Amino acid sequence: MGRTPCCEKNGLKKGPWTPDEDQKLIEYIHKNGCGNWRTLPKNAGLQRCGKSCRLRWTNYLRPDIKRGRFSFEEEDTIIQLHSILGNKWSAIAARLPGRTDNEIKNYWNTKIRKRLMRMGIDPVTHTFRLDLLDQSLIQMINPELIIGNNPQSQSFIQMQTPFRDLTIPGDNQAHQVVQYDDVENFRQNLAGFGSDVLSNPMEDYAPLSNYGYYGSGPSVVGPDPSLENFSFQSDLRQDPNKVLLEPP
DNA sequence: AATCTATCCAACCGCCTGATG
DNA sequence: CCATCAGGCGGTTGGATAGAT
Repeated sequence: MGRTPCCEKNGLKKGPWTPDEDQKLIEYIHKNGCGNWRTLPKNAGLQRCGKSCRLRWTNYLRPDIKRGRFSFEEEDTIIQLHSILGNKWSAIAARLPGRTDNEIKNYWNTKIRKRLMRMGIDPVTHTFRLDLLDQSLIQMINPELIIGNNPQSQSFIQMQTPFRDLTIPGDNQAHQVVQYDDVENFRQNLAGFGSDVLSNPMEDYAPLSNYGYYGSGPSVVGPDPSLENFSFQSDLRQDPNKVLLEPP
């Protein structure tokens, strides 16, 4: 019935890998290939379970792994793919040569996700949400929209423009809206918002591309943050009590 | 200099799916 | 068909490090 039992849990080492263990694993795989992860640790002389070996190899030791900071293009791809695939990290990793699902997942959770939320973009649905947007920005734009001041502001507000529509490289709309031809003007428009994100919008990407802070969402992208290019899912613009994100 | 807090990321855990006997 | 397993995946943890107080 079934297969023979998996490697016994007792006596197997856990925790960080030592250079010696890494070397044993690399040498074994170079000689014999990955093959059967269950039998690999024993054959390679490692006191680890196969799962741990597989993880160490696929996430760290594999020779084709790319190291270092994610490029703008890679981050762009991650955000686009995530808006389509959701948390399918392996599927996203399959489209980013040299990057592992674990690495992408970590990067998303520690960097991209937080940044999107500060900018008022729901990292799950990739739509704009006023209740997530940095409150200091709203204060400068329209204090009536501060969460708690206006009952309507507490409701979930979405813009019709999907986030990914702003971030497709080569797309006319993306360039029209996002590319900053007049950086100084853009900076001046955003100056004084009091948010680390908004007062330094290009810091992260300026060396890497000619994009502005493409991830900043409809309210702050491009030299002109007037939102004239955007439509709303609801009739926000027709109701004076719901005027949303007028330029300062 | 010491302590606290935030951030990063390698590694583990538990679950799911398809393969195997 | 069923029980069991290996492999794979996403969520989470916790140690290391950096930065702030």
